[in-house]
Amino acid sequence: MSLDRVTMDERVPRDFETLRATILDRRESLPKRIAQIAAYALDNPDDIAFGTAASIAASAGVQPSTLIRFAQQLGFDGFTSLQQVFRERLRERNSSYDERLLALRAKAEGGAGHRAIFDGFVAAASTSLNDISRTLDEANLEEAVSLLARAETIYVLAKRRSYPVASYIAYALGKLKIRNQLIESAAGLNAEMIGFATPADAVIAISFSPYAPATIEEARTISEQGVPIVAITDSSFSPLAQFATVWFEVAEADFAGFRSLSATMALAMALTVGVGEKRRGTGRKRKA
Amino acid sequence: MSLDRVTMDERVPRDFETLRATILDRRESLPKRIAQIAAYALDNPDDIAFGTAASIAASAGVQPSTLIRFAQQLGFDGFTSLQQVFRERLRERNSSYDERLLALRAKAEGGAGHRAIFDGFVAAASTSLNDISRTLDEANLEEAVSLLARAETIYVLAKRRSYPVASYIAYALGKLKIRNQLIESAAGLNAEMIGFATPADAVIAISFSPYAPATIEEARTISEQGVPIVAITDSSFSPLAQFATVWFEVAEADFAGFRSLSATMALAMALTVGVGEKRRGTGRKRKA
DNA sequence: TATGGATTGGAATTATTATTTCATAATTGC
DNA sequence: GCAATTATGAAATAATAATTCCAATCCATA
Repeated sequence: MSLDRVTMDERVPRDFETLRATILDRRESLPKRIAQIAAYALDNPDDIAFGTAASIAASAGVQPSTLIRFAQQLGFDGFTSLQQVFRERLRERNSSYDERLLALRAKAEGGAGHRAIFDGFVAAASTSLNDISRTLDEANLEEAVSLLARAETIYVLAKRRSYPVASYIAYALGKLKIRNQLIESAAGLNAEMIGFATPADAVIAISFSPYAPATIEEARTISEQGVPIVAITDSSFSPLAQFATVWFEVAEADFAGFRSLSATMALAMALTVGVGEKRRGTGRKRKA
Repeated sequence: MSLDRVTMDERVPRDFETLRATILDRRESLPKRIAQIAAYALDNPDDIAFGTAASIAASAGVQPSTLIRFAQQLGFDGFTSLQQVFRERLRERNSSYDERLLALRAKAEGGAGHRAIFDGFVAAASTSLNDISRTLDEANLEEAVSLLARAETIYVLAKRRSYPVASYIAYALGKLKIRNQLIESAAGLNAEMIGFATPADAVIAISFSPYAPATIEEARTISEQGVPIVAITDSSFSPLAQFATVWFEVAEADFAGFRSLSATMALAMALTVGVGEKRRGTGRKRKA
């Protein structure tokens, strides 16, 4: 590796992107095992950031010494300094997202004018989406979709704050040609409508604290008829959770006393379209 | 720390939020130096995740042994296991906004199963929020809020896909005790309802391509009666934009053929609460 | 203000982990 | 196909870092 190498490219990558580019660039010319660890590093950056040389080497199927040679080949003086880059990446990543939200929140709280209010709602929505994306239970989702896909008619049940979500579900189900019935409170015919539901049907019920008594009552009635219920609610203490066959806990952030609906909406749409996919049997979804 | 302690509360916090709650909970009862490191930990979680016991202790101004005692007091068997929680947090809360979106999109496109669909909707919602946050015209917002705040009755006009937003606006206006009228298509009384509107009132109209003909027609009629209109729509070619006194262009991302509503919702809530604030004259908004 | 218990600081000890070394295997150039 | 070079594996070693221990200090209470 001669003097050239040492003098020429001692521009050690200091940030992850540069490092990534460097690795990709040299990929072809790397020895087998080194290439192996290089690929592993780009695929599992978090493991590099947190693991020990031994554990990483084992996961990647190489010897610890190879890992160190890899680092040295990139110009670092050892595994430890390579690792710093991977750690720095996590730090910055994190802070940039948080900072953004914090900035929005700060503007929302401190700022004057209506822009501040708007920022508050955007921040609440972002937070909610973030949370649900982290916490959503995949098995739950699969189960709910299966359950709903089997139903002859899907009843959609929600009042007050949750009603907009219900109406969007009904709209989407309609577009997908899936038979559904929105239980609105307006006409006062709810009891009759609910009476038609059988165990061959299914319900999507949505309610958040303070739970609309009508929703709870209707959910109870309908569950006593043996109709399976998919519930979207906000805690395991929710009365809805009791009647539900499958239920989702969705924590929506709020601003100015109004909670976001964005997480609930995303979940609702996933359920709806999921059912559509499942029914169609086939299923490749298109992208935006 | 006696047997009781060991046997009784060996529910060691496994995730960061629980840990945080536990610390906050016990804050009062912690000895001085332990409290010091506790505060430091919550303020600089990244340092805990990446630092060594010695470096963290130095930054926090305590001895390494104190750090270990802190961990033990929380039920961990040493600093290392405490640190795991802080590292796990970084892993889960991964990715900057952009990376995160990319990851979601990738999963949504490549991935199978319903989780992928869900991710697609979350990505669409996030993108939309991001976009509107960048592009929203503040002057427009102020003008719209003023216009609506002056209105005797606010009419809310939207069909189909936009209807959920309208219903949430109506709900929120109701909670804020602002007189409003939702123009639904159900009862077929729209023409009559619209007939009552005067120039002293105002309209929020929402419509996206393909524009529901009914919405357009009603907007036209109502604008001919001299009623000012705030429109939320998706392009300057929108027929709604023609009748509008103030209009917002909102570009919602879509997934699987269904557009997100999150940006529209955020704007709608900002308008609604903005009007509430303005009416109340005073105006400090509360935070979540 | 003396006494017991809890808390703290600092160094000694133990453990873990990175790095080096060296023998062996694979590869390359001639 | 052979020598020189480069790459690899495995274990020894050096380094670093966590943990423990004990003496000193603080604090509440009688």
